[in-house]
Amino acid sequence: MISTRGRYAIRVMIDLAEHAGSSCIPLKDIAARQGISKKYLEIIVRDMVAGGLLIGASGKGGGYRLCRQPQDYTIGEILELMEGSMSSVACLSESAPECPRKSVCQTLPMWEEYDTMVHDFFYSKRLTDLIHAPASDTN
Amino acid sequence: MISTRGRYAIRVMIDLAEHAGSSCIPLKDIAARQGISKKYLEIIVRDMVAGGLLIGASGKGGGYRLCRQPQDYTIGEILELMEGSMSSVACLSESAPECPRKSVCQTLPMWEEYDTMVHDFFYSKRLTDLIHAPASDTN
DNA sequence: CTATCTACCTACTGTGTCAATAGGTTTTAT
DNA sequence: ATAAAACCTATTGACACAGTAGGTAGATAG
Repeated sequence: MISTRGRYAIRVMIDLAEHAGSSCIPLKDIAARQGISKKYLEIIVRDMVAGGLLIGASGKGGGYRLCRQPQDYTIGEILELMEGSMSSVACLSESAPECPRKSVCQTLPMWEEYDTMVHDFFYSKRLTDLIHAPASDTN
Repeated sequence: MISTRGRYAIRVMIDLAEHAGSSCIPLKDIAARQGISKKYLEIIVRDMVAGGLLIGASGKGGGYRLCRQPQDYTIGEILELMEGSMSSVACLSESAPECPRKSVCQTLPMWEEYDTMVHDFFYSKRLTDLIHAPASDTN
């Protein structure tokens, strides 16, 4: 199950992409638009800055902005950053010790196949794929 | 992430399919072969009986056996029974209250697409697909 | 230069799930 | 009767999730 961390992160990215004016957008605005607790978003957004998805600017007039073009973000990298490993099973997680049953396990191939499918799905989806209305800037 | 409940359940099913003799197989044997705590397996197997995957027989000479042919089980139904809902996000879980943002949510279509993909993957996989060596019964 | 607005940081909490463990009761074949 | 098996209830420790609370530091507008 994908937690609020990953889901909220994606919504923050969409919000930033849609309201990408010249300057930064304060978290307060994003929280209000998305209906998410600003305090909780702080934690999430901090990790997004640390992970290189966003840039934060302190001080009056500060806020957050994307550091790349929206089409240059994949959903996979956002989720992987926020959810940690995206492995379906513990045995395939990088941090896991080598499973002693690896060579005889009859289920491992399925989990590997599954992981590949999930990885390909999310890494082939781009942030721009989720944005339907490109704001009302053109009106 | 798929928990031990689901993974162990699948391994129990495989074990039963491979050692499908005329009679029941005691949990003790399965636990020993699979290297899993028998006590923990008891909990898992009980749910599998309640869910209609297995039949249990008490008393001496008792144990567990499949109640269908191995090819008539899908991995999807095993996982869905053991893991509860297989929804990727809370908003798509049957037990969740209707999300007020449903009609405007820009991420929901992706989660639905993802759920469909995962569902199709596991429901198209059968128990027999995981069994390589059909035991050494033929030798 | 000061007030204000912002990000940034540490800590805490309640709830729930996961992965077992422990010990007992009932059922059944021999 | 006895042994072996399923079946049942309860408990535990560790951890993650989803927040909440309060404070510090930095930048800008006036």
